Amino acid sequence: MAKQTPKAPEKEPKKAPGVRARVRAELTAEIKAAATRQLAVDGAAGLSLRAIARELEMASSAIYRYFASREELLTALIIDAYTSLGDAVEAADAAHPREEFAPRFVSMAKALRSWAIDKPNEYALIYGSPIPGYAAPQDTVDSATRIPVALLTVMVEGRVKNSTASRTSSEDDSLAQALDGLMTFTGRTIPPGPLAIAVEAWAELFGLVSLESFGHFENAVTDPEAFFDHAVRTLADRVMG
Amino acid sequence: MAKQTPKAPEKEPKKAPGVRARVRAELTAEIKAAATRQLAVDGAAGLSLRAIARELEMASSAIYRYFASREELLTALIIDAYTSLGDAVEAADAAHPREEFAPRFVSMAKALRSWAIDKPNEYALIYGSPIPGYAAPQDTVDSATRIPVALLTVMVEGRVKNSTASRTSSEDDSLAQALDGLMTFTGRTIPPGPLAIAVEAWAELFGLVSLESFGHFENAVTDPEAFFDHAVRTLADRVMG
DNA sequence: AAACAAACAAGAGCAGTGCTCTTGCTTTTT
DNA sequence: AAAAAGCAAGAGCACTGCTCTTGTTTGTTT
Repeated sequence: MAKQTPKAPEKEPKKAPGVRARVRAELTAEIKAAATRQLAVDGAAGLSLRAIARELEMASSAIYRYFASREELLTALIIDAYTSLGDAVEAADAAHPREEFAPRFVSMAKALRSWAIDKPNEYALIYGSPIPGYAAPQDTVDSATRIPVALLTVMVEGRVKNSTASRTSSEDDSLAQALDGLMTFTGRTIPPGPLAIAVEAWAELFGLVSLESFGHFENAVTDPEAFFDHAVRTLADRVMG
Repeated sequence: MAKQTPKAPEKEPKKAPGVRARVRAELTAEIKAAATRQLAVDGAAGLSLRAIARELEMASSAIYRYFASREELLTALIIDAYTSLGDAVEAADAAHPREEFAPRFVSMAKALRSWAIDKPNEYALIYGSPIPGYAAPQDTVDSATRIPVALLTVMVEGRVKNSTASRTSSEDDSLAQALDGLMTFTGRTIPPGPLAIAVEAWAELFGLVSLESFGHFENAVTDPEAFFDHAVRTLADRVMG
């Protein structure tokens, strides 16, 4: 009669990397894989634990030993998506010499768009409507950070390198305040002017990709890729030219 | 035994504006109002026909006489949202003399942001993740068009007015092709250069609002309103200055 | 080797969902 | 007055996330 308290399953058995832990990890991965497959078809809203259980030929209740709730599964998928996108963007960055800032930025931007167009539902999962009542765990926030940080870093460094010494204006103070959270991100202090320009560019990049991916270019921007390439080049010129 | 075929309810009884049609319209409005109320709390995913029926103290099956499906109700809410936002933006536009393009644009942009921050779930409904499997009816597309058209119009007109005669470059041809769908929007032909700049600005505007509304400025942009105001001014300068 | 505890899979069941069909009643039109 | 159309409600289907209980398997500890 002892109440069994399944509760939230432990992530790590601490010590033993025994057989059991291995098959557990494998099944966890299989569940995530099936979920990702389903996500690509039906989107986040259509993600059904029971459907996953059916596909894996197990009882729906058994899934709860691996993910405490649907929400926790979604969190895992969100982190995976951020990681996948972050890897893609950083790989695109690494393909260019460090000091060629503009090509690095253009390459990263294109990688971002390609990923988004390739996996629209995963893109919507991380950059679309927030799920109401879903408080993003710190894990997701951490993995989210990579992408804007990588982009902003290139832009800011590219700008301060290529620009004449920036004189600080009176407006810079209020800007520095408004962007306070970002200032301390990379450790050292960033001049507010270039930071603001970089954030604006990040917003435009995000806007271009989201507008296209979410269907708002339909019947309007006939050739989204061509326009995107043009816009990104313009962007690079403006920020770092 | 005659099969009753409730099917999709007719929108208009064609002739009689009788008593029945009036109470029908009223109930339809009440359902939409309850839905909007629920939308503001739980978002689109949490919209439940049964909950609406409970709130209105009617049988859930009765709702199907007013909306053939949950999807149709959502469509009505989407159109309402576009209309509400469109009205807000156009009102902000109308508050300035026609020839003052930059102030008009800034005013519209701020109205857009205010509306989005005020009604995050309605904003997410129209500008967030598309609902998978939901083919947007033409009605929604039509009401969606207003907003970008209004913004692009101001920007393009403001630019061609304030700029020296634009010489057409070789790149303009490919741009014109990429933006073909937009060219024919306002009737007369638009120079591709300014059009591209305007679309880029629209993307940045959309990006700024969405990033903030969807929570991506958390712990980064400390004062989103101040930053937005700065960015919009910069934007206006760049496009029409 | 035996005993114990933890991990696990499965089934039944609850409360909720969108949606359909059928049954009766009311209102409008003929 | 009769026929037709509009309407509300109830029962029911198939689905969902999630919980609890039962019985089994596995890994560790005495």
